[in-house]
Formats: sequence, C-alpha cells, structure tokens
Amino acid sequence: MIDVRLLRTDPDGVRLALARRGQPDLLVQLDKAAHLDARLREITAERDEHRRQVNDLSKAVGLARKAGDAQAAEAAMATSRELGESERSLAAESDELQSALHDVLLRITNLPHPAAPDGGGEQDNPVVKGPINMPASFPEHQRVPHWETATALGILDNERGTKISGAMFTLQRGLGATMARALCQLALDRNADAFEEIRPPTLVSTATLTATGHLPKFADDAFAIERDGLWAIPTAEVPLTSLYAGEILDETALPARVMAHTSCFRREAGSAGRDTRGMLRTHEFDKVEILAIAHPDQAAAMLDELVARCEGTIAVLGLPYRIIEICTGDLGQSHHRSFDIEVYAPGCDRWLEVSSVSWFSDYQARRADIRFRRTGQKGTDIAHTLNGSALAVPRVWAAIIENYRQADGSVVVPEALRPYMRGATVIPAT
RNA sequence: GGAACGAUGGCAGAGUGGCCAAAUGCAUCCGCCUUGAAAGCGGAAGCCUCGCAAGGGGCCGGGGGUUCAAAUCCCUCUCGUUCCGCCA
Repeated sequence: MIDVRLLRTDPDGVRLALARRGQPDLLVQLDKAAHLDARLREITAERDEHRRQVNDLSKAVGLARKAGDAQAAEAAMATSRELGESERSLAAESDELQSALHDVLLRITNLPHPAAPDGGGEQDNPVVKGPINMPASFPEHQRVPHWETATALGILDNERGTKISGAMFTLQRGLGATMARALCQLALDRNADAFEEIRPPTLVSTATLTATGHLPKFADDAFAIERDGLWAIPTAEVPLTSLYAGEILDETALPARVMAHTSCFRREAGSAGRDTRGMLRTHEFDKVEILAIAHPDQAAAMLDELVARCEGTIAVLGLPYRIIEICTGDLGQSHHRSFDIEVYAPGCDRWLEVSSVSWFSDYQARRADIRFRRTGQKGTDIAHTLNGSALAVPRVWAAIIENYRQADGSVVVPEALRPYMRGATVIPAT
C-alpha cells in the first residue's frame, strides 16, 4: 500500500507519480481514498472526544462510590449511558469508513520510481544492456524449437504431463529432469555466499498472498484450495516476503537476504492457447528466488546487486541475453522499479523473459507490516523489499536446448551445469 | 478427528472488573565507576493513531457481547502446546 500520510501531505506529488502509469481509473481511486481519509479523520476525532468524556465519567463513578456518594455515582452513570449511545454510532461509522478506505488502498498501485522510464506498455521497455553473447548468426541446426528437439531426445514428455494433469503442465524426464534440478542447484550455490536458503510452504494463507499485492486484485491468476482457505504460491516471493511479517527487525539485521527453490503455480488465466507448446508458459514450474528486506537507504544498491546476481547466472550459462527496464505503463501493481533479463532462443526466434528483478519500496512491507528500529532511536520505520528470479527453470531450460543444439540433434550440457549432472557433457541423440 | 490447557511489551513472565499501559527479570539506551570492558550503582524507555503544539484516542491473539467502567466476565474464530487417534 502507498502511505496515506503521503497522500495527505503531498497529494499532487502522489497524483503526478501515479499518472505516469497511464491508467485514468487510478486517479479516480486516489481521489476516493483522499476523500475517505478526510472524512475518517473527522469522525474519528469526534468519536475520540466522546470516548474521553465516557472515560472521565467512569473514573468519576469509581471515585464517588469509594467516597460513599451513591447519588453522584448514579448521576455520572446516567450521563455516561447517554454518551455511550452516540459514541457507538460514531464508532460504527468510523469502522465503516476505515474498511472502505482500506479496500480502496489495497487496489491502488505503488508509485513508480522517478528514474523508471515513461511508457505506455511492454513495447516501450528500453533495452538497457546488451545483447551480450549474441552471435552474428545462428546455424540452421539451432533453428529448431526446443519442444521438437527435447521430445526427440526423450527428455520432454508433455503428452504424458498433459495426461496426468491437463494442458500446460510439463514433464521432463531423464537428463531433462536432471538438468532442471541442476539449474536450481546452480542458482542456489551461486547465491549461497550471501543468502540464507529457506524451504518455505508453497500453500499460503490469504493474508500472505495479500501482502505481496497478488490479492485482492489478481485472485484469478492463482490456484486456490478453497476448502482449506489456502493458495498455491505463484512465486517464492510470496512466502519469503511474509517471513518477517508483523515483526520489528533491528536495523543491524538489515539487509536480510533469503533465497528459496520452490515450485510456482500460475493459472495463466486468459492466456489459453498462447505459448502452449513446449515450456514457455506452464501452470507449474520451478524457480529459485532471491529476496532482500532492506533499509530504505540500502535499497537502490540492493537492486543493482540483485540484477547483477541474476545476470551472472544467465551469463555463466553462456546464453545470449539482454536486460530491459520496465517502463511506467508496464510496471506491476506493487513495483517501484523493475528490470527484466531476456534470453534469446534461436529455435523459437524469440526473446524470452527469464528473470524479473524488482524493488517494491515500502509497498509490500507496509502490507506485510515489516518494520525496523533505528539503533538508539524511538519508533519504527517500514522496511523495503526487493527480489529477483535467480533462475526460472522452464524458459532457461528451453533456451539451453535451442542454443546448445548440435547438428546431429544432441544437446551439449553447459559447462556450469556439469558438476550437477553427474558429469554428463552431452544429452545424446538416440 | 477427539480432549485438556494456553495466547499479555523486543523476549520471558505477573496481573481475574475501576487504584493497569500493565509488576518483575533479561535485552536496549544514557550516566557514574574503569586505561578499556565486564560487574556494580543511578536513570530512561512499549506500539499505533489524530494534532503545529498542548494534549487526546486506541492497543493485553482477531471479532462480537455484558457493564457507567473489561487484560480481567460471556460468546466466537484463529493460532499454539500436551495427550489420544491416524500417518510419510
């Protein structure tokens, strides 16, 4: 959530920042929030005054009783009873306003970072680095889509995956399955120098999925286990962000860095028929996520670090890649500033988004109530959260199959993965 | 799934209608002492919110109720612990 106080003290600034996203309705919601907030404060002040009087009278009753003055006690009780009536109705109104304001605020997006590039949508995202590792041209034998190569090699069996679970579920087998696991191991090992490995739950509560901004707006995108009130996580960002929810951290504990390898589940509602072949878009996939809970002053540098770490893993795999920055029109609800890493897949002839690194400012942390205490100072502050995909398996896996395909149809195992693949150097054509 | 007990400040833990924002201990911060530290001694200090301020209001797991007045009584939900049952 954005800070209501900022909306009070600098309404024009908030308005201008949000306007950069190019969604007129956001500004309507913003006005609604400002109006509700003003009304709420009016009512709350009035309610508080009534409460003060009731509190004073209650004390007076106790004192009068003790002094043996039954008549005075009785009089104070009568007055207090009357005040109680109006106090209750004011309190009810205040509660209503508060929950209405909360509902509106939950759906208002984060403010873009001033340096985030302006733009109307995906097509306006600028390339900020690369292409790197990009050959001048690709030989014909690399112009084969991964689903054809992998199926022929017997390492991808989507027919059976579909039999088991339905469309958009994949199944890797043999060295294909091993390579999927190897990719995760590589990503974990490359970040183990600074990140604590977590194995979080992959089914989470509604509160947890709300903290990251996935609810209430994007309920249709997540798999729900309604009977138990649980949701399947779309990314490890969800449980990792809530790791310290409701806690007050010591400033010296920041930045807190954690990582996790989990399955991720996405309904991909509305994308039926798109990218359904191969592994470009699936309901369930594996990913290693790295996440930091940082002091606001550390956040900008942390964003750079996360980008560098995610980029490093792609680079060590020898894949052609580039980095784009997400423009204001394409920025996700919770996002303050984001970079995507894209890998080129010659078989599909497409740039594939394989990693997204983002800074959420205090937007998620306010929802999750993650605070920190400055050493030697009173009070608490909201922390900042950042995260990035250290490695998302399916698209990287697909890009390897396409980029490392040889003329005989076999696929060379990238050097960096060999230690995790029992020494296999090639996935042989049978 | 059944039963019992529990949930209080950063942590531990008293408190069973008004004198309670709440004892005490640990941790924290400031000072004294010390070459420095520890120990010791003295002091400060919960969180949220409204307000320029003075000050006000709220918060004892969440929600509801009883009462002039609730951490305290009642209902309900959630979570935890232990025992039984089941089980990788």
